[in-house]
Amino acid sequence: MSQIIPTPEPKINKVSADTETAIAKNARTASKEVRRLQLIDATIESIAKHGLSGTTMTTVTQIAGLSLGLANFHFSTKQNLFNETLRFLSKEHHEHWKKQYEKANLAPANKLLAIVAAHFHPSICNRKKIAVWYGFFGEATARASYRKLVNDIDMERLNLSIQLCEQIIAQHGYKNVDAEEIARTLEGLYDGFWLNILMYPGKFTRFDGMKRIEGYLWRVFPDHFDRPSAKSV
Amino acid sequence: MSQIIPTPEPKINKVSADTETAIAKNARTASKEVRRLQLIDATIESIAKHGLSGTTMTTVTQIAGLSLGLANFHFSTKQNLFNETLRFLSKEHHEHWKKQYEKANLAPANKLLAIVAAHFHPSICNRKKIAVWYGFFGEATARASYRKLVNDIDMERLNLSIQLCEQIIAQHGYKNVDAEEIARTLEGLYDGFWLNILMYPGKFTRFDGMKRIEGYLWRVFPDHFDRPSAKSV
DNA sequence: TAAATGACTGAATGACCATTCAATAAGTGG
DNA sequence: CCACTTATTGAATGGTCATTCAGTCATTTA
Repeated sequence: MSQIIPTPEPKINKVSADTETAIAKNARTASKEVRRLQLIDATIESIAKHGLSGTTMTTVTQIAGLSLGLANFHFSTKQNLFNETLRFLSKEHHEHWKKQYEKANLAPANKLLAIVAAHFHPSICNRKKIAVWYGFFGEATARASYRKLVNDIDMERLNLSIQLCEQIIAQHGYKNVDAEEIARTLEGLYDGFWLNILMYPGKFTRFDGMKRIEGYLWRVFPDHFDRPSAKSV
Repeated sequence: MSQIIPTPEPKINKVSADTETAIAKNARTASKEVRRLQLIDATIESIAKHGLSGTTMTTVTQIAGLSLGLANFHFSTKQNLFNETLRFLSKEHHEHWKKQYEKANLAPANKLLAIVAAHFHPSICNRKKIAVWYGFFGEATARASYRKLVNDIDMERLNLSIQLCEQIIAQHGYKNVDAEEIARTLEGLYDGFWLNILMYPGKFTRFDGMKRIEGYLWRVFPDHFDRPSAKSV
């Protein structure tokens, strides 16, 4: 306490690629925005490592290399920090698939594939972030706000997927194919394969999930999608 | 404390159908087995209501209508109670699909369908129990033991499903169908649709999940499965 | 009926944790 | 260099929680 510490304790731990560029090296003080990101990042890290129930303000701030007080200064309460973390994740996810969707060329099949691929992009689909998603899902019965957030986001994507499927069906005159059923099955597959990635690290990869969904699309729309060549199993 | 309570406090709350038959009415004391079940049941109830992190020994024992000390007497620690709860759930699930599988008549397609149906049986597939599963999944990164338990169970079912798919393929000579890919996609669909049931109560039902998986099987093996007639969307 | 066993209770203990706040340090503008 | 704003700290507070344990009550055995 009264001991003099030579270096001013740059004990900032490894920060993920998301925020590290934003943090001025060795700065003792930083802007609101930077600290908020840093703390959200540490929250993700902590939930992935200790689980939701094992995450305390102390685990978060230690990972961030910041003090307890600062976390409270920026987020008021732990619950609020959690809410903001989930909001950050869903915003990131939303912006990512939307961007990919808009970039993809005009054919509906390509747009649909872009949405699928966005789900399995490494910046979105990695064990650390998936662990946080499922941590919150596990509390979803208890916290309606979590459920609402997810619902709002999923809905927009679902409706878009339905439209794309309808266009594909109309284009080719596929028989016995229901757009909404396909789109909802896709949504189920995203969640199911994400869970596999979480539960079977190493054994089940982003790549497997992606290829398997492509295989499904090929089966439903054989003239619009290729059969994935790589034996992914 | 020194107050005399007329009735001996039969404050046992509503107990789910799973255990109620086992509990002698108004008994002040019961066997180890009955109490264990009663406490596990209350744990499920509590996790569904308050989430994993909101579940305390107090919430559990209050739901069970038993004292704190008794929970500790039967399970030693909270962690152990959680482990036993997950074990109970997975054992129940395992026994259920296995029984349905063995009951179904000899055709592999029927056996496969029996496994699917078992996943959506009301005794297994209800919001309360799914909430518990996902509560534990959310902690799976942190607790390897949860992951192992799920892994062991899933593997047996997966391998069985692969065999059944292989038999169906051989029977009919389907081309361009890979048994393992189908079986793994089915596993993904179970998890994805379960999550939907959890996240969208009322909007997405067991029935929807079941029908959609039947639709998938029909698409893959059109000569072995019927297209689900009910428009389930 | 007495003793022994087993079921059960809940106040007390001690650990941990979110949140507060008074004090300090760093940056900024004059 | 000084005043002022902004960022940051962490010990102290108060509350919650898992776990313990000494003792009560019920049932079985001798």
